[in-house]
Amino acid sequence: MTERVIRLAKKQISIHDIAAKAGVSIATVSRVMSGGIASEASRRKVEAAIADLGYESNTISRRLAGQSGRSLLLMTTDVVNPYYSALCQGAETAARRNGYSLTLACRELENRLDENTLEHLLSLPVDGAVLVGSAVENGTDEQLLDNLLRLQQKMPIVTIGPRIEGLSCVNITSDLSVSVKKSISHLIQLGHRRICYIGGSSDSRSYRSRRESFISEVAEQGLELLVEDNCGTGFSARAGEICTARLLSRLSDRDRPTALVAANDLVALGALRQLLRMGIRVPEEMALIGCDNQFFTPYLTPPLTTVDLHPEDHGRCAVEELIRIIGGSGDVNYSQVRECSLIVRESCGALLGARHFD
Amino acid sequence: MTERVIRLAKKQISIHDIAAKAGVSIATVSRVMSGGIASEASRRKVEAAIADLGYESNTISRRLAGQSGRSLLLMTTDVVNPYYSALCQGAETAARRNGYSLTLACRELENRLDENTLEHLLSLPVDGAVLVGSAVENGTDEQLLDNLLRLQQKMPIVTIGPRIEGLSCVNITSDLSVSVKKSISHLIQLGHRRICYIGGSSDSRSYRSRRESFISEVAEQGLELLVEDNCGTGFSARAGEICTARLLSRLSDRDRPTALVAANDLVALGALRQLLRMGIRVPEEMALIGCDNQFFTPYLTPPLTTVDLHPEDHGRCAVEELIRIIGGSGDVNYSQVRECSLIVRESCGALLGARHFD
DNA sequence: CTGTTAGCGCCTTCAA
DNA sequence: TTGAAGGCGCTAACAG
Repeated sequence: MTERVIRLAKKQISIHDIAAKAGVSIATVSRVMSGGIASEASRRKVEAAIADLGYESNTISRRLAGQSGRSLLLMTTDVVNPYYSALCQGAETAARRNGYSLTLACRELENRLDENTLEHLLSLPVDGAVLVGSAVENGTDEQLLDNLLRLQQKMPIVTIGPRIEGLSCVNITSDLSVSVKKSISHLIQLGHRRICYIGGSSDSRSYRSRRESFISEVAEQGLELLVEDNCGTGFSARAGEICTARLLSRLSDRDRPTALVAANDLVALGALRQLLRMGIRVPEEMALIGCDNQFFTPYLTPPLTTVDLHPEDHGRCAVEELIRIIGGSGDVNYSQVRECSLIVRESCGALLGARHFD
Repeated sequence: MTERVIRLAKKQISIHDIAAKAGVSIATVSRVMSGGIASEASRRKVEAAIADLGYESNTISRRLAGQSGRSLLLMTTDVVNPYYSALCQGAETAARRNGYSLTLACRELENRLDENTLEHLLSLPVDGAVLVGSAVENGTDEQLLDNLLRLQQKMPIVTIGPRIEGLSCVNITSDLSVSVKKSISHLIQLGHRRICYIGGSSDSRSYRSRRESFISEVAEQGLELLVEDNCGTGFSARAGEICTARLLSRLSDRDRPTALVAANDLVALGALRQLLRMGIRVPEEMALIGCDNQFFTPYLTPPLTTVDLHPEDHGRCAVEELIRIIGGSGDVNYSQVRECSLIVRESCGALLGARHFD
């Protein structure tokens, strides 16, 4: 039995070891490591020793001495949602590429940033934080502001999502109104005039913003606003199912919309299932458009037309901005609006060509 | 313009502050914080001061002084894959509940644990690591062993997945042979005799183990082994598509299997799409069974029968074990086999009842 | 039971 | 250009 092999951990080599080996003081070692002033001679000796012993300065001590520990925090919601997991992937990759590590903090979807969580975050040994999901989505601007300002006192932050009034920080955002416009105009081109928005939760600021864009765009295009009361029941497939069932059950066949714009692909997935169950064919009798271009959308029947917000890109971008800010260079208060792309597949009937409804 | 609000960061309160306020030495403060010996009197004074100032000991210094920094590492692959993101979610929640934070390290799917990554991991200030995905899957036992042993010298580790020969550590695993048996016996009950395994990659040790189980179970049940050469082309939906197309194109209609067992739900998703494209109805003409019970499976047409490995549970479990080991109690070398459950839905024709093929 | 002191590994004035 | 020394916040061994 090879039990107890664990924890041999030969004492890690320190700055002293290489100072000794190079025949200089630790101060000199520290200097050459940080690219400070040093004579060519000692620099060479030190570098040789470093290479020899495979020395790497200790994160902990470096941080204790007031330096960067090269680690970032990603505060997110519900990593199981593919939007967030893609974002997370993008963030982790970007962090690693830049020599940073990424600590993950998730919150349950419903909760906003509460006192306990905040304490936890504040105690983490990180150089900065990227915030996305409920921490920047749920609640009003005022509610969010308080906590975020407090967090910001301790470290620089970058938010992903809608901008928060009164918070000056770098913000990565999608122009949700563009995503809505692209969706609606695609549907209009295909002849649809009766379009309904489904899913989402009014707890979410993104949702509210996207829904507002939807309403104003519908008006602008001279379309009838079909159901204006809140149809949102969440962002899950189950929500899409329920929401679709509810919507269609209270509308007569001739009042029924011919197209559904879903809050995200999960909602669209549920809607698709419910439509099938009700015997309503997609896209012949009902067009459906999602949002997020999640991995499963091309494989649905029919393949789902959707909008790609490029979440990996959001994650990458946020991390790069954060690292830039930590480095102390450039603007620390602006929004960067990222592009989104309409991905046309078959669920809106693009293959059927433009039709005339009613 | 409220620029430059950032970084006011009022100096954080230290053990000295509360020592002063309580009128004792820092040693005493340290003792009451760690539940050491102290008189009731000083304990009370110290606790009052702590509560008063909202003091919380500094992670960094604590760790530098040789204590636990209460942080864990999760080394995983491809968080976008719902299996891993669910696992990640479970791990993060468990860590947080126990007062630990979770640092995330992802690797690209193909790579095994290489020198660079290892260096990166070794330099992270964490108390232990959970390893899952390519770090413990890709490559032979010998290849993996070397790196893992090195990592283990620095911190305790828990692996999720197939056990690695020669590595003594705690291991969380699913009994893949059970998952295969459950799948096959379900199909047999429904009358299937011609069953084929699709997808996966022989780079993965889990895959190899699951496939071996498949082959031996097929033999045991006296079924014909349909295609025994490697049909694996990866774990993605695309792989499922390709693999299915390839399989069916080289088999005549009467040699065709009546049931497909997919390496995971993603592969099943792609297979489903390809079957539809080829005009083969599921489940009437072809049964299909997945693995992982991913969120989208109930919403497919038909809803996918699959096996739930309970990845959240794996993540939670691994973290709890790791924390236990860090605490220094109990066994440090054993495998914990977690249950898996067959989730019967419609893609194998359960609603159609048992049939007779051929 | 409590305080003093010496590190943990690194960075940074300050003299030399 | 370099080294000595102090400090970051905390723990633990050692006296008292």
